[in-house]
Amino acid sequence: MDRNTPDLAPDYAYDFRIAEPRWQAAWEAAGCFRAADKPEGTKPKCYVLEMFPYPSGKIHIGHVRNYAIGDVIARTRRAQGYDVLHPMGWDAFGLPAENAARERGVDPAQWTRNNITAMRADLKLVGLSIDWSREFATCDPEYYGQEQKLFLDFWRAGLADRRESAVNWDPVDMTVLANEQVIDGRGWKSGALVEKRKLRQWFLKITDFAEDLLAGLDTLERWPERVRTMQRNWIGRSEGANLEFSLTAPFGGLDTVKVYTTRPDTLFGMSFLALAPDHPLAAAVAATNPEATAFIADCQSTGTSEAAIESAEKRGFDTGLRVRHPFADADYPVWIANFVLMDYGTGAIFGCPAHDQRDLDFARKYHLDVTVVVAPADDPDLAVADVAYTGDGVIVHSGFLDGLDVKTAKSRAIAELTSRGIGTGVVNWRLRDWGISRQRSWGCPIPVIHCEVCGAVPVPEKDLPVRLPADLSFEKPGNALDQHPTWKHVNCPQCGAAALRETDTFDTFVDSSWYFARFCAPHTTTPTDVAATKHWMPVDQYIGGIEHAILHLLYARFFTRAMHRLGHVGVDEPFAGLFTQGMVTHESYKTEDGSWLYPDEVIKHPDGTATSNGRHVIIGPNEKMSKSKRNTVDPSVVIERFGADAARWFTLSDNPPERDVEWTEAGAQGAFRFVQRVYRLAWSVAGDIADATPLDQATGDARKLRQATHRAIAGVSEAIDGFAFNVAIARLYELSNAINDSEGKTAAGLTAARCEAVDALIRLAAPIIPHVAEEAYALLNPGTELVANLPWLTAEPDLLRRDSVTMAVQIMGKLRGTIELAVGADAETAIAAAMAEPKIAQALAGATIVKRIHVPDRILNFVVRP
RNA sequence: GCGAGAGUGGCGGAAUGGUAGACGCACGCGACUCAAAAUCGCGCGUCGCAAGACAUGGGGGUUCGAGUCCCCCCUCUCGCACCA
Repeated sequence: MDRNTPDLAPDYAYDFRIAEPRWQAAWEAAGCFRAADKPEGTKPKCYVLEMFPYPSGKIHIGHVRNYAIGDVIARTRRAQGYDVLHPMGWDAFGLPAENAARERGVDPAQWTRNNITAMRADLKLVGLSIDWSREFATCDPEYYGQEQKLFLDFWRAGLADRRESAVNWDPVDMTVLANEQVIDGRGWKSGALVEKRKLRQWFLKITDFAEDLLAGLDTLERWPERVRTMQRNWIGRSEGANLEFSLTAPFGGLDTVKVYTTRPDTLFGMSFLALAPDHPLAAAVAATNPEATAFIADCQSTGTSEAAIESAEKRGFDTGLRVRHPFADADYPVWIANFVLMDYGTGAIFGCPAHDQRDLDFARKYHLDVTVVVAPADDPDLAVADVAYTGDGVIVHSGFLDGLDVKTAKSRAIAELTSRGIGTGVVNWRLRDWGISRQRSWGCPIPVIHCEVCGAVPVPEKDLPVRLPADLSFEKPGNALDQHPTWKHVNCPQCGAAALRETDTFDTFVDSSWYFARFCAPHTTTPTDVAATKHWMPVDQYIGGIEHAILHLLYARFFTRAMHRLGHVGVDEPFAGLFTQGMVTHESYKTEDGSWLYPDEVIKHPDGTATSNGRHVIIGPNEKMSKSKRNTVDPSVVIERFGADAARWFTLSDNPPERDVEWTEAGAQGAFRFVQRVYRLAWSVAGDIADATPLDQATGDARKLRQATHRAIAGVSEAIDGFAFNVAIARLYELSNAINDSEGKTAAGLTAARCEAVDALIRLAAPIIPHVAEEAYALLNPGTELVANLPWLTAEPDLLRRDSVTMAVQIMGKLRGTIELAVGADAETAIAAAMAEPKIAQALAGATIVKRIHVPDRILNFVVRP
């Protein structure tokens, strides 16, 4: 043992360094966790999947937590008699590899492969029940080639097309930037002002499935409600109207502006019309007006993210154009406004400041009219100052809509627009089609060839996969794939003329939108083996971070529907059950000159201060672990010091898994002690021969221990089912305390009861701490079965029944005493017992009892009048 | 800005509307030990000698009874479409 591992009493010490590799090898040799692509037999199936990791280089303690959660489920389900599929792979394409290539001159493929090798080795130390024969990485041509086939299928089926869309362009680095790489309107590396630039890009038509993706949420009963709510809001179905406003004079060849609104009832409250900066009419104005051009250019420096656009100060430019009101004899100014999104609705809105907060902020800034047209019932003379009124009420100042409620007025307004031929009721979606083109070289190449004669031509299936070249150069700025001297130059598959490959790659979300289907039969030469997916899909339990609540999960749901339509899978919903776990956090440490320190560089003192090499250290808040703040804990170091079981136990013990957990040294040591304790308890019964009294005749303390054992069986099973691993662990502590307490006592059947209790402890703890469970079980049952192959325990109902209950007695809802009663005692018995209690009798003296509330076995409450 | 969550002792947390603080960590006292570690026992929300009172971010409400349900507010976290 090295100096960092706590000392152990030598005689019955458990040495994880020897035991953990031994049992990992034993599981491997027995093929415990292998699954068949198409299993025979009648066992129910259970597909357990954790979101696959990005191979950043090292496993993170958050990974340990994520995979430990999945492993507990997988091992428990196996014990409960399921065929379990529990695979692992790598989400291996993405920006970090390209950044490493640019910064350090390494080959992204080699960098990624090295990271995978290192992370696989670390993950294997954790002792997960994974079928490693199914492992793949999304950067394997065998994988991304199948992805290219899927894309061509989607394209043929009309689910993909090309159109223009805006990107963040860094003019210095000559590259497209992700939103997170745009900081205050500038490129994160170059510092150059970012421009919006339009590119022709591929889109997948996720909006074709909007209605279905929304409806499908109602079937996902084993998803967290909040994730379903977030997806519902993201899809954002709204009912409203499209209507055309006529310009008072045609301009730039346009004489109308189409507007989408969810509030046609407030049309009479209009005070302006606003265009998105990239609206065609705005462009027409800019063509003749340099100020408008400057304003639009300014808006485009905001970046493309919704957060940036919506939190920017509201600004506008008055075009001088005017539109006629559809119903009233009035006209209104047309503005260009930075908060109107071209991607939503029609890219133009009518502004009704009294009843929309953004419109109100805008109107106040530019001194536009604010006309109230909805009067709330409790404030008929409402005056709007800085807060728009968005509630229900009666329509006023609105001609033919006067007197109606909001809902009726909406349909009445739509009917009127329709009859005049200037508008219709429409259903609109917030959800936009999914732009999948990325100007990156470390991704799946889009299998398309551009020919001047034939246009965009699919790469013939015989030429798939379109492989990435092995010799990319990152010396120049820009897309390395585009700059490769030969790769993009090919002949058109249709006409044979010289043509160019598409040099964009797929969004990495495409890679993660179908890997779960591939895992069902990862070596097949079609994208999926349909029979295998029909057996294993959907994933019964999917586990990952809440940060994926919307995008990844929505894209995967869409992809699965598209694959179903085209016959690649047999289901619409990929994930029947979803669990979202919290992050692992740690304090951060900084020196006074502002540089970050790793936890092991810091010495903490009992008075709460900390130093490093004698210098004062500032202890920061608990934060998500990140490399930049150096507040990371390396799981391989933890495992080396305390063992995989202790690491697994700790990441599950301290905290409900959906919440963030703080990594603490003391917690890890506590976990280590419990692992030792399990082995020590096994040791304490190892020499005992089961005594003569059969278990079912156990009395006194032996029966009490048996009750504790069976309560633990029921409690742990229930807690694991409900993902309350911290509660399962509390139940296991209770059982181990009960075993401890039974030591040295005498009762009929106690020895047998202790053996039963230890056996239960081992087997109930095994999904969480599988190595010591095997070691302890082997100590008690040498040469028999692996715990990994044993069935789950079930509690005996007779031992779960309590003999009596302690019932609380309240007076006016305040606890005044407790009484001991037989289970199921009736109200009269309970009241009599309560009255016999001196404290209660005293408290009730001189008061009139108005009401007695008796909930059997729960509570007795007296309502009194003085 | 918009959307979604969370908030309980020194700390992590437990609690089908029914005895708030299970279980663990830390801490204190004691046993064992030459000593330390490990282990075992006892204690541990606040105030109070006690009886008791007060306590689940703050304020209101529903209820015989609220950590739990409803309304308002505060703080923190996550997502916002090219990070994964």
